[in-house]
Amino acid sequence: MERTSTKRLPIFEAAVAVFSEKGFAKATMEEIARRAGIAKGTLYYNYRSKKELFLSLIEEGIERLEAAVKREIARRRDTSSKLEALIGAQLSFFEEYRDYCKLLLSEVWGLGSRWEKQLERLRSGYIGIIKDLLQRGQAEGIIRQDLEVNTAAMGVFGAVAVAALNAFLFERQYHYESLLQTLKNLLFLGLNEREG
Amino acid sequence: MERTSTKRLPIFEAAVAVFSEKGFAKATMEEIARRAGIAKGTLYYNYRSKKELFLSLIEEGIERLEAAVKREIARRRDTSSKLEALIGAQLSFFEEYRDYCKLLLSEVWGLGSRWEKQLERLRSGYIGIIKDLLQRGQAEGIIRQDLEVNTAAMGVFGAVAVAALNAFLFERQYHYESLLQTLKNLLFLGLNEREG
Amino acid sequence: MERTSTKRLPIFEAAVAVFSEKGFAKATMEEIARRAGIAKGTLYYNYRSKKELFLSLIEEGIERLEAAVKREIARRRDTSSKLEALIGAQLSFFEEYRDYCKLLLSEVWGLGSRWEKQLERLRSGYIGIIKDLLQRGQAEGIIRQDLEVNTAAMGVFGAVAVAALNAFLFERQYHYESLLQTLKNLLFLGLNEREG
Amino acid sequence: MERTSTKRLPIFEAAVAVFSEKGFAKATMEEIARRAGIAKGTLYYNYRSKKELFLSLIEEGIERLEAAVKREIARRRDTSSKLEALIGAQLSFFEEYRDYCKLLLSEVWGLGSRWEKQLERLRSGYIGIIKDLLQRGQAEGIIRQDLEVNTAAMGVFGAVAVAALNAFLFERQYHYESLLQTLKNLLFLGLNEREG
DNA sequence: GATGAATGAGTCTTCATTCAT
DNA sequence: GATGAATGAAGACTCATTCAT
Repeated sequence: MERTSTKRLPIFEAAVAVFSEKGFAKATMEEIARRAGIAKGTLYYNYRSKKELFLSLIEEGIERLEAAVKREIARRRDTSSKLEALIGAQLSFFEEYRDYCKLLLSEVWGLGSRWEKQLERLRSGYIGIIKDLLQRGQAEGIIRQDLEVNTAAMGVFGAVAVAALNAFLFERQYHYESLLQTLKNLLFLGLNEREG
Repeated sequence: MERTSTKRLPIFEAAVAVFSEKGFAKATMEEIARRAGIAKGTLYYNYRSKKELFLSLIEEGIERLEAAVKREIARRRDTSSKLEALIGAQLSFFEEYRDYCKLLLSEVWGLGSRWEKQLERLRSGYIGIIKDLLQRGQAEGIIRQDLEVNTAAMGVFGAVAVAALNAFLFERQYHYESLLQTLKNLLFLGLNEREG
Repeated sequence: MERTSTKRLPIFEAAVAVFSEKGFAKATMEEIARRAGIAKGTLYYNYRSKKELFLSLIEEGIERLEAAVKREIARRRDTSSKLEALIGAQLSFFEEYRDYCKLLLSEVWGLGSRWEKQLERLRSGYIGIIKDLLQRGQAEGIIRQDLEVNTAAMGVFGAVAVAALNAFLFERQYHYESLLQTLKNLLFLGLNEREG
Repeated sequence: MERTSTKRLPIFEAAVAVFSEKGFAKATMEEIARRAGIAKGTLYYNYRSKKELFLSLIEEGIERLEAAVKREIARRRDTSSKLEALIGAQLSFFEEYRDYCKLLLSEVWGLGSRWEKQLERLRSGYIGIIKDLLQRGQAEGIIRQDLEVNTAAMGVFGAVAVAALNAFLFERQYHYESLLQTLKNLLFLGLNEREG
């Protein structure tokens, strides 16, 4: 039940910025309001509480990630290309929304029990897409049969997420193409050099 | 300069439990003291502040992880076995200290700028070990040359960490062997079924 | 200067309901507006402030009580019947407007200094009627001379009010006739069994 | 489970003063602390919340009233004297603790549903004492049989309470003896002049 | 060494009131 | 006349930290 739409966008952006800089607990409604250029009361006019504001951010972000990835996948025919596109889409999403993604990993991923609903949303949403592709790939014989898909899906997500955040947040400079290529090589071909 | 008190072990355990359940900001010194069976003042007698207590936990944890992994690595001769052992050691460490590892990912990893020193410690410490092994492997020709080692090291760490936490924290039951095998297969051999 | 709006009646009823459920301080203009089926701004179009709305309620209520009692009194000839009628009228008013009367006792009576004007209104209004009747009765020799009229008038009001509210608000079921009879017996004849 | 006793007395007195001046909702913890000469945090160290502080006040007050009245009653032999003593004791309690009694009537009596437990405490406690005496009196034939005891007990309480508060809080000067005598005459003998 | 009562700065949240439409 | 989005002052409550015993 969205209220005014005029105010919600600036609030959204300010909130993502503050939450990702300070973390959920250290972020203050005061600062979010100030950065959004509105009064504190207006924040509460639009969102019932700090928690609701936070959760709506997470929800919205997960939806955007899903949408972005689905769009890219839909463009490819074969499962292999789809998986490749998925990795590319996740990486590019993490690059564009690095602040939001930091939030995603630190608050939602790290904690868990307190945000069960949102976690489940992520798992059945984005992780579910990876899992489906892996299963289809196994059926088609192009993905190794000896992979348990849940674990493998989490592994793929984790590898991209951690490598991406490390590069985008903590490296002064990074080479996007090299990052993407290394992740694809690692995940599709593995660490091992193929012998002869 | 550690104080010599015999109180530090129970404090350590209580602190890990509370911090990982509540997160840094929501954890209270009151509760840590209560769970450790001591008075709040005693906490401050042993640690200057909440932050110092927290950081000493993280420090200690990273050291344990490094030590555990190094021990396993030292037992193997060839680089390949060492890498395999490293993944096993990380997984087993995450299983044993799941609470601590949740902390590690949510507070230290997710945030960053605020704990730079600790992050750097993790990166140059544990991630550094992975990186060194990968480099040695490339020199020996058993690791793919087309992998940028920093990215690959982060990818390996992230894949294991995320898959492990998901299994240990959120799955009612998990099959440790299958988890380990899938991660090894994924990381060493890649997703692709080898043709021919 | 009452505004002419047709909105004032629904507002009145909603306001009495909300104020008596929550008390003055916990009642919100928001809820009063919602229950009256109007917008918050409209409330302020009709009443300058929360306090004014509240006071106009109290004023109105005291006037209704006075009017009801005066009407009943006017019907009787002798002072004794008038006093009897007064008690009956107060009891029946408290039964019909129990919410309003709860308000009256809790906010106006209990506090005092803050609403001096309204209190004075009540005292010189309704209590004044009782006092006048008692004085007339004393002059006529049908009311005990050893009663100080101010105190007695307050005592009569208090006995009826407290017994009435207790019955109407907190007893699941009550017997109106028995209530009335007991109050009349208590107040006119006293507790003591007459000897001889 | 009382905490420190050193701090609780000044808090008690400051709280009664502030609550009775402002009412529950308008009273602030800040002001109570200031008047008690302690920091706000200390208030919360001794009482979990504003509500708990308030309720403990009410509880304590009801107990004191009960104790005072029981003490006086115990000194008399016959039921009639006991009832007389009860009225005297209530009046003198209301004179001494006028602030507290204002609180009692405005917050607890007036509201009700929100403080059910405390109300019940009062009803079964103090009102119960009156009721018991009336019943015993009826059995002994010295109290009118045509009085329903619940109603009569409430009436007695209400008459004394309302007359007392009016005198002690709002009259510049009052004559205690006259007040007491009028109430006793009113309640024991009734309004009616005895004919013949 | 150990304790826990006391502190007060810092936050979330509520709500009467205003005003542009 | 009517609306409801926006405001900001005010207040309950938390908790890291201190210090006298």
